Amino acid sequence: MPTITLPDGSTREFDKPVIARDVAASIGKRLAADALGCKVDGELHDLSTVLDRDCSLSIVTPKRRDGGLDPDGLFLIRHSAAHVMAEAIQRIVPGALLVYGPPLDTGFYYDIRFPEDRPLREGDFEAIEAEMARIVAEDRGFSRYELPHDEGMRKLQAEGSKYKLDNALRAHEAGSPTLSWYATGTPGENWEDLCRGPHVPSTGRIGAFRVMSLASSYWHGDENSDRLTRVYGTAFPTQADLDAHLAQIEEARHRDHRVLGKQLHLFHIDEAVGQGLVLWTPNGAIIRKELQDWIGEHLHQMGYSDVFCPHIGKLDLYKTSGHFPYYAESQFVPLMEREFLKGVADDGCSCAQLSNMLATGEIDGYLLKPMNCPHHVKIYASQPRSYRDLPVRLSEFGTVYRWEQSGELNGMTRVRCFTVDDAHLFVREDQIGQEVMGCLSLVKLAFTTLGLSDFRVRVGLRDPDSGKYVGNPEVWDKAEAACREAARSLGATVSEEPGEAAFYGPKIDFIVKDVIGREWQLGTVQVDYNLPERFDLSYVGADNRAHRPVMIHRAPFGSFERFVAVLIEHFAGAFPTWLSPEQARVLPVSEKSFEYAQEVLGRLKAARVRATADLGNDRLQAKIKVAAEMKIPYLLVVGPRDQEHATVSVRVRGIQKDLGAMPLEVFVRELESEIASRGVSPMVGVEGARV
RNA sequence: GCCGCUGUAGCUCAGUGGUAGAGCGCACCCUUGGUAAGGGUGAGGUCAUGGGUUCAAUCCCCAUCAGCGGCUCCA
Repeated sequence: MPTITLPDGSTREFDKPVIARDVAASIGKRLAADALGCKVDGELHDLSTVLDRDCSLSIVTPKRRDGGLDPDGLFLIRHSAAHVMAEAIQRIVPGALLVYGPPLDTGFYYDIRFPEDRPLREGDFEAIEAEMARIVAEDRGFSRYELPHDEGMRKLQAEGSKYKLDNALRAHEAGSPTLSWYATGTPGENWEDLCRGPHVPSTGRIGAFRVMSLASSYWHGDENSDRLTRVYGTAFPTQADLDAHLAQIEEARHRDHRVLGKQLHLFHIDEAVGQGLVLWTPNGAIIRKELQDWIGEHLHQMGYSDVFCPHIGKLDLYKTSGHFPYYAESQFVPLMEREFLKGVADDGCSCAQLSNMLATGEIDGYLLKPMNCPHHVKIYASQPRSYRDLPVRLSEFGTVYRWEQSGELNGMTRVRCFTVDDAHLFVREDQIGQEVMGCLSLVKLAFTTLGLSDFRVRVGLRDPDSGKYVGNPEVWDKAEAACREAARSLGATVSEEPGEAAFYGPKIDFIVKDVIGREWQLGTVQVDYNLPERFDLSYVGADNRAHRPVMIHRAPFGSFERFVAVLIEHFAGAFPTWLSPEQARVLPVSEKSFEYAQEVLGRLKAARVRATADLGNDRLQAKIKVAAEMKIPYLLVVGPRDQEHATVSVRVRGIQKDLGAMPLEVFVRELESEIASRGVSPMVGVEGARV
């Protein structure tokens, strides 16, 4: 006699076991028609699930009440689409062995082993989609059947796919007493796949789908294991949803910082210089410099002191800090002293021996710094500190070098040399809360000024069951409480993640959502008990005894490289005026107005506006087109009429029309004020925006 | 690092076993035009690099370098 509790809290009683689908039908015809699956006590199941005891039940449909796509619905659709795609592929390429096909946030994939003489190519996509469309049109039911483990294994052994046998063994090890299959149609007659499910009721419910791309992968992610082909696809409840998704991909492509970086001349990566080494060209340098100056002003106000450090340091320094040899793999090979190398050679040391010495850290030399902290620690330690001196806040736009694997490098987001807007605070334990708060408010200010106001905060706490952490537990408790409280005070979504702390202290990460909904992990604040210990740092307390300070590492932007890349994509290259490499361009309507254009340009430059004048012999329309492509915030068209009245005709980026003439002096004044206030969008001359 | 794909003019990209093309950009000329490309002429390429096959290689083969998509990794 199951009593079933529905999401609204109401209950329904049945006098015998009931199928979820029938419960849906008892609620409403429309719901039953829309249903894709169900959630029983929070766990996703097939709609055909039999409910034989008390439980909570919610029916999963493609859309939520608010009209948004339901993640559970998408899961079912995509998981099922993966089956349909696999069936289609096996029809087209006999002998293709299925491995594993899970849904993803944006679609699904299926890892498949193709026969060596018949690899899958992008040219096959059309045929696969056509085959999938046929299977969907047939609207065959997904039917589940189970076999006891032993019987199931015999069936799989008979079929002979080691991949499926492996999946089955893994399911068994994970505690599943039976094996389940899903047939698209009738078991024994139609195509089927070993699968735990759940799936939508029938192939016709998959909606709109698309085979997206090919990649290679390894079985179990192990590079020594079999090489598989990963076929990516995506599926949505309706064609409109799929179209919106494809449009978003297209939009992301248009915003790609690598494309815009080239088009807007922001940065350059040159083969001759090296992989992952960014050259900031003048336009990009302006953006970086503006950000740096701006954050620098705030640091100054907040009591930070600037420091500068060399880009290398002795290996011993990094042995003390613990970075070498422990993280040697992600560092450039040490710069070895000539004498040391000579000595090694004189001893008849082989390359293998040298390599071994590198691995164990028995080596002398210098390291390109992978982090700024050891240098800053030494600045702290360079003089005796009193409790009255703390907090000591040392900041540096410090450049670091890391040996990222070549396959990981990507534009400006993954590089081998980057500059961190770094700072290290040396504080007393009683100051941790306040100082963490100060760091967080700076990070928040940085993001909100740039219009990145949609962010969440992740507080990484220690795993109470693990002993890998340094520092004593009471101090940890206090530091975690301080981080928690500081994070909550920001007014953003805060998630706490036990086990996500660094071994040396709790940390707070900012995860920012850009205008097209992608998340980026940027700013970070970390409390550190470890380095002060390793370097034996101290200060003299009010009790005239030595005490250990605590360090706080923080970087609001993370690195300039990644941050600017995110800004490029966030703004699609259309930067706020204060960041724009070129803030205004003067466009004379003809040669007759060149002189006045120069005059206007001179006035702008006197106001320290970054401006140019286009004195080419193109027509005005062409000059506007070119300037618009460079995403310049203000275009000032000047002709004889403007000259006569000392005006400029303003055209603002994003508004595809002439906003009319305004006195040059008024324009300059308002532009100066916009730049000074660091407005996100250009507003001068825009109706209703004048102050 | 691994797998796959790619590398032709400053940019985007066609193309061919007999040493190469377009559009945009650039230079010059005509045009002096009031809000998203007027017209003409011209310059510009060791076809990523190094080997090999061939009478002949930008094209086929191998290696290297780099980019892209993934995998793996990420203090």
